Amino acid sequence: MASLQEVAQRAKVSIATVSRVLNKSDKVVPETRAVVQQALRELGYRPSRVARRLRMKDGRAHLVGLIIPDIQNPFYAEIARGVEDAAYAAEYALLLCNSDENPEKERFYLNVMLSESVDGIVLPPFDDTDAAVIEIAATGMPVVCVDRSMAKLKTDLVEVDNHRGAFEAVSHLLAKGHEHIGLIEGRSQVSTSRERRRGYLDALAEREIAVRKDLMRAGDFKQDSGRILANELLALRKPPTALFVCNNLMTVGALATIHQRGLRVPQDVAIVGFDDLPWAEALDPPLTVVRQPAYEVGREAMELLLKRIMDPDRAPVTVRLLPEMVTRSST
Amino acid sequence: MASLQEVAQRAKVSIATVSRVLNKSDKVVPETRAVVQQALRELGYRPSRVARRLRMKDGRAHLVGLIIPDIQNPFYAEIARGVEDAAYAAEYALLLCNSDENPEKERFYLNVMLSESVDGIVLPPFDDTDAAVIEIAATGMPVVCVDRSMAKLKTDLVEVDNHRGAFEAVSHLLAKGHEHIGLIEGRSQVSTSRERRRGYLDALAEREIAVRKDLMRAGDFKQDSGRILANELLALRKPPTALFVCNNLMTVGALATIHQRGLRVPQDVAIVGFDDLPWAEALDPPLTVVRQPAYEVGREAMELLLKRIMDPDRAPVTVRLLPEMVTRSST
DNA sequence: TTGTACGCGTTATCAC
DNA sequence: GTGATAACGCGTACAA
Repeated sequence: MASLQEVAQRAKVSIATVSRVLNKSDKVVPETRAVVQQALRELGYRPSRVARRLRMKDGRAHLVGLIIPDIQNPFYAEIARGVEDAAYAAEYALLLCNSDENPEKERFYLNVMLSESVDGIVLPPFDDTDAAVIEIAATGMPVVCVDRSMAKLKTDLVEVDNHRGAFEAVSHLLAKGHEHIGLIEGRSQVSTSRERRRGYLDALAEREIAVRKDLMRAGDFKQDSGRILANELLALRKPPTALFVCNNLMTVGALATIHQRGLRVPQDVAIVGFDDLPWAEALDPPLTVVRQPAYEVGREAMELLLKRIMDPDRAPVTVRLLPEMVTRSST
Repeated sequence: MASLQEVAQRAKVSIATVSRVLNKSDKVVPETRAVVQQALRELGYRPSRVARRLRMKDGRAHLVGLIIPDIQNPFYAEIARGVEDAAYAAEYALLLCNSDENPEKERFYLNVMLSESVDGIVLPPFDDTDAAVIEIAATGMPVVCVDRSMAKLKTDLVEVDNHRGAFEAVSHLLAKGHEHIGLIEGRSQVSTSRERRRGYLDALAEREIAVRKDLMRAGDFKQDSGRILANELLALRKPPTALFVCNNLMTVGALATIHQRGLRVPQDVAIVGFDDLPWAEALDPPLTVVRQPAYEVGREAMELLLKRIMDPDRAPVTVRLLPEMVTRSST
């Protein structure tokens, strides 16, 4: 409510002096400082971040944007926490948006962020060639990609070794003797999907297992598609004896189908999912998964963003984190 | 990047005219309008929300704040989605913060929001007497409380009938023949905890079941406390045959304890939780819960906030939503 | 050491 | 119908 002007009047000094007190400039004599601070307290002064942002073009907004597909997806919620904690530690606030894997929504929010003069943006791009992200990056706005990479755009990036995760998951299944492994993957326009698919194929190749194309299905990362695609796979004349499902929500969906069909896990079908869940242990059965260090992905991304804000000219960096197999009872 | 000034120069008009074109004022001749719009396109003009906000004291920031304890809690994630969807529909952006049930963090973020001149704030207050919220509301900032109410502060409020939810849950357990029902509740400073406790007590009273104080434990809404308290309860010389756990995370924790102790559900212990989970069906066993309409809570809150922004003088409204028993296999 | 004055990008109120 | 111009609250170069 109270502005610099009002504080200055009360302290009988100029706004410049008040500003100096606030900005810890040492060029102010202790007595004046005291008077000003008194006035600041009495009026309960709060600086306007808006005015400050308007004045200072640079990276002093102490505000960053985060765009994720869906905050209700525990994987993204975990990333969001990582980003938020790192942001809070640096006293940055967060503009959070859900894009729903919808390019229009993403574009809308990207515009909002530009228009809000945020200091930088963290997001998993919609796909490889995400035009909106390219445009934004072209304006000089610091952008850090997480989870997914972009084909032609060089930005800071925090990703997980998806190929390795998938390779390990499928190898694990193969080691258990499965030869017909169903794959439920995500949209092929996103880099992670392709990497996981390669991991799947490479694992099969290593053991010289023939690829059955009818065992490979692409969903949209959502629960329903997991349910539907698992159903298709299990209805096959020669159904898979194991499923590798490429994200958390689709895994839960697949599990629903399995239960509905009265199948036992892992005797009738084994299943390994991508992404851990806080309650994976409490599921029926406790789920074997490839765990992504989502929290670290978020934290690391925010830290990269802070570095870039401080030094816009530094070379883009890629941080690659390692996934981890968590073997429980579903395999 | 491009400002009104630059557009005006390019179109050879004044900034006032450009502004008029942007604000759909009809007081501009078609030809001029065309020229201006041309310039707008060519420069890729985006209005600065920051400058606009500085100028317009009122509720035109098209930005609202949401403070929740933890976005990783599915209950709050669902509320957040409800708020976000309603905000997006009205073209509002969302400043989202996690308070971690920590008054200091809450205060920090509340200050940020004031300082950002958001149009309004949605939050579940830390407790009944949350000083920071009272201060904020005193500044005239529109505040809508969700989930939890405040003792002395009259704000718009969206809540769920917690007493009823708890009453039904415990009655359900009683109907199944349980007479020793453990209660794992949350912090007693929050209104919902007390209401749920009353529901528990009233249900027992109705059947004239004696209250065993040793069966009532208070946690902090987090998974760990559910685990620990369930363990305490089940280690009692006369352990409960059923558990009523007052939030989702604590329920998952309690479930972990139950499994660890090798107990069968519901034969050895029945359990009913508060808050549904998207994967409650996939848990072992599928969980009986009191479902809160969290998405609607969020949506309704945002709509209330929009109404208040439009008309700051309207009388505060309380919207009370109904919970719903979802009976699955854990009881 | 302190004060004055300008500019950041808008909107809105005046004149013309 | 259009164009100057004054705020909005802040930081800072420059003057005192």
